[in-house]
Amino acid sequence: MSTTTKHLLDARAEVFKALGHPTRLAIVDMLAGGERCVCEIDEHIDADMSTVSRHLAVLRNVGILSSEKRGNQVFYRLECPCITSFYACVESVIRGGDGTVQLEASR
Amino acid sequence: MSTTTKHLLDARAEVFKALGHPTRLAIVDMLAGGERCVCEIDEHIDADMSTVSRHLAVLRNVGILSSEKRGNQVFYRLECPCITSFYACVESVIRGGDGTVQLEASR
DNA sequence: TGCGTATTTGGCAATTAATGCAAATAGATT
DNA sequence: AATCTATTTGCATTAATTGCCAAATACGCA
Repeated sequence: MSTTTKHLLDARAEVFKALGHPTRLAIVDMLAGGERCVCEIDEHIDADMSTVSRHLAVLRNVGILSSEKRGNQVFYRLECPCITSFYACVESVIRGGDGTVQLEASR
Repeated sequence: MSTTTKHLLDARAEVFKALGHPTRLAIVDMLAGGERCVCEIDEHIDADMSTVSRHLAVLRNVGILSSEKRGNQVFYRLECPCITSFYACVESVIRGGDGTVQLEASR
């Protein structure tokens, strides 16, 4: 595998990994409706504000969110609303089966 | 937040988390071209076969892959090709900036 | 049955992630 | 300047992930 390919896979994986936490997905959902300051986000999330702040940093570090300080508040904004359009695909994946298929003969 | 919402977020997060590893993304890419047995996948991936097997299990457990045993080989198949259509969005996220915006006054 | 190939699982060590508390920082207000 | 509010960071703890090796399992074939 080429170095370029490896870097691309690494970069993509970072984005998916950042999305791989329910709290961070809740944040993304919230911001899909427009920017919010940390305190507003914190109100809706059952975790210490420091924890919320770290989740926000994870999302910002990979580029999913951007932040802007205005006064003494920091507003976070969703940079790629396209993420929410992926939920339909994700949900098509969520189902009961264990993904194994049995051969006729062994049923 | 309702219990239903929480479960949905958890389920979605599981899918994203499963995609959050470069080796697993490489596997997904490979399988986008059609099903493969573990030994074929292993040939293209620089890791112990036991490691590859575990990555495959992660992807199968969340429903992204399915597997079928035929003879003494196990074939894995991508259950949701829609995943690869998400890359354009993911790549729009991959960029140099740190996601912060400075106010005019403080520049 | 016994052997060879393919795949998974157990055990373990090393690394990374998540979380809360307390302290630090930055800007607003008095 | 002193203080208040909003947010981030340091630290410690616990939990989860990753990866390899070795052993176990499952199947095909002689």
